[in-house]
Amino acid sequence: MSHVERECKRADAVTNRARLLEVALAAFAQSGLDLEVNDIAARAQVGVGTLYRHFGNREELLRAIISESVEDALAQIRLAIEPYTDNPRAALQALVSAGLRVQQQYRSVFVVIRDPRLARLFDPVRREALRTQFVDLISGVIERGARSGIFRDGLDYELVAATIIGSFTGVFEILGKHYPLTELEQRLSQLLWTMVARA
Amino acid sequence: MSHVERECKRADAVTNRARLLEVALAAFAQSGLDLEVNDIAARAQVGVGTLYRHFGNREELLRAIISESVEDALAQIRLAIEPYTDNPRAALQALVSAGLRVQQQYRSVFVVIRDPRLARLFDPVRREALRTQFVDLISGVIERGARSGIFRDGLDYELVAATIIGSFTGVFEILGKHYPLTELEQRLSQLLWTMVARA
Amino acid sequence: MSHVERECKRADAVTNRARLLEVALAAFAQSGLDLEVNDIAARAQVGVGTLYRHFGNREELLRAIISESVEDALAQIRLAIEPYTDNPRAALQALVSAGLRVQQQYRSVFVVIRDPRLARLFDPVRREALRTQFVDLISGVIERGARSGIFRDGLDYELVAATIIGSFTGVFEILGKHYPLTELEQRLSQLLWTMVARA
Amino acid sequence: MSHVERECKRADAVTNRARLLEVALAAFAQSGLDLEVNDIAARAQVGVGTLYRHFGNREELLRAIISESVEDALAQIRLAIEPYTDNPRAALQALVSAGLRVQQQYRSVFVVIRDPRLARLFDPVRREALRTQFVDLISGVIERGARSGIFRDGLDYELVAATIIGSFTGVFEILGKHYPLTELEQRLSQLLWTMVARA
DNA sequence: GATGAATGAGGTTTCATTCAT
DNA sequence: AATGAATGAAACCTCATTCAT
Repeated sequence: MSHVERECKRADAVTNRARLLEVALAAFAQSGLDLEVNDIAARAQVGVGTLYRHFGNREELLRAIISESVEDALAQIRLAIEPYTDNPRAALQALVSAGLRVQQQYRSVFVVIRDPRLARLFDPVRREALRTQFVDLISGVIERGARSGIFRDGLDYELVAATIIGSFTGVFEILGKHYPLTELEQRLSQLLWTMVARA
Repeated sequence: MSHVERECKRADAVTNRARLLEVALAAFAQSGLDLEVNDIAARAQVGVGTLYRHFGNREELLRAIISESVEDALAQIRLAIEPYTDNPRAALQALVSAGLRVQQQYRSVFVVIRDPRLARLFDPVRREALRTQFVDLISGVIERGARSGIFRDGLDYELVAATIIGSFTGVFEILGKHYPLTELEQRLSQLLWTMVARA
Repeated sequence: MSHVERECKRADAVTNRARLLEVALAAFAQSGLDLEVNDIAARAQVGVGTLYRHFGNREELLRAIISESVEDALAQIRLAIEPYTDNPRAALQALVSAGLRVQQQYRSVFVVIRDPRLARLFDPVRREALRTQFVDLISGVIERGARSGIFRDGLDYELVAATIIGSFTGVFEILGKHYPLTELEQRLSQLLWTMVARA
Repeated sequence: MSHVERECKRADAVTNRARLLEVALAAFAQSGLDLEVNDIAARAQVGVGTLYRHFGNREELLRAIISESVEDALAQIRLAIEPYTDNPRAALQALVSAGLRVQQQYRSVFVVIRDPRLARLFDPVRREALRTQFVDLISGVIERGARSGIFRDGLDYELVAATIIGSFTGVFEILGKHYPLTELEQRLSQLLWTMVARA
């Protein structure tokens, strides 16, 4: 009955929650918003009740999956571009690389972010925020590039960010099956560079 | 039942099918793949049975919605760029204009085209085709531009097409609520021009 | 496809609803507010869906049972006392007779009317109304008796009505199993007569 | 664990059981037989396990609540009428006073005593006993009144007791919200007196 | 051909109970 | 002895599909 033992007990709960989320993310990749609660519980090898103890209801679980994914995706991108705050070209390349990889990893989450049914899960403010964070992160890269004189003058940061984000989705969806990701990174990076670089 | 009555019924039937599809498309905008068969029938003011006479089952209805939308979207884009086969710059502008408008009109359909659950509705070949048609259409514009010497040499047509398609989605999703579509057309058109135009 | 046939179809629905209510009332006698939706549907030999088509949800079914019972109980009592508007003694006797029979028939409904959980089914106004109608009906009998000079002066109509209602429950609950209802009617009627009759 | 610690724990255990019952009674007032075991434990600020140590299972807890309440209610009434064994009028008044107060305190318990679902908790004999004790207590008062010549001849003790018990419920339910209890005691006491008093 | 009531499989959610800590 | 996380049976409810009228 020591303190440590109690923490072990709690550690089990923590493990369970983590496993549930992990499994839920995998299921989400297959079924999106249609994932089934019983299925998640079974895959995580816990009773449904346990899932409900951790997430309250299906919607809360979905919110957790999406929030978690978005957080992680943002973190990955941030980490990738961080080293290159004063090297716009390298930052763009790192951004594209991270963007495509994140696209691959969280494919279905990014589909859902655009799904009209998301309105049932997040209030408009939170929903807007989910997207805005990506835009802000990326338009920051563009802005620094423009300020440093490496990128073209007169760029519309938001527009460029929106285009870049869209290009991740478009390129991955359309070419992802036919070319290795590393090659796509190179080629997209090059293309976007011509779009933003000073002539 | 006289012959005349039968023909009347058939005329009704045609009307019914059209109204059902129309209504279904509206419902699809709200609920995506989750649309409810009973709901569609009610909105179209026919019995469910009538809907089933026209579409066989729910999946067939969904396929009809998606096919119809994609056909129409492609037609709109084709129609828009057609007059400019030998004017790449104008073609690009027309493409962007049509692309964004189509994005607005068929928002939820384009979301679903990326949804992993689409696999339940279309076999892989047909699914691939849904996207390929857009890519072909757009890479055609790029190719002609490049061949005419107006666009940059060495462009990867598919990659550019994928990027442009992505930009439609990205720009509309992120900026569509904040700026009028006509303005976005201008700005995006300009940005993509710098991406593809000979330096 | 005649009009009559359509009405037959609807008649089936009407029959179903009636059978569901009937069966539900029987189940309610056993299980009270705990009745199970699947059980009702099974006993009525229809699918659950049919039950839900008619009642929307479990609570609506419960409300229907209670409302229906209360309506019928009131009607029975009204019918019983109606012939004796100017004969207070006979009216009292008819009231007791009807009251005990109704108590027997709708035993569990009257239990539930006092159940705190009723608050989840009816808003306070409607809940109050459920009881008030009985009180009004009965205090009317007392009032006419008093006005005619047959009953004692200075009777508090509401108090007497409340007491009489309570006596139905108390007598039926406590003695109902040991004596035939007709005998209880006689004896209770006599007792209440001594309570209200002019000395 | 020292002996002292154990005794401390036992003291805690006693406290716990008492607090659980107290809390359970409050919950019972709100939810009747639907009370939730986890809810009780939470309100009593103990783990569910502790509750189960004291009561074995949900039904046992319910039985404890009901038995406890009935015991206490009987005791209160006994205590109230005790001083007036040879003063029937005062006994009646004390009975009414105690009866209404007990009705107020154990409202939901008295509802449940009539609930058909009680059959799942108590065997028929015990269930009958729950009611009989009240009847015996009250018919005793009537009998003594009749024997002393203060009450009317030929009274049916059981019938009168049943009526009086019913009147407590009826009057409290119907008028309890609109008049202070003390006033109701007076008025009901007077009414019942006219019912039993020698003409 | 049209209708919409009926169906019931299959999903979500609750909650009494257990048991490792 | 106490705890409360885990369990899963059993309840509720939805909705695609059928079929008698």
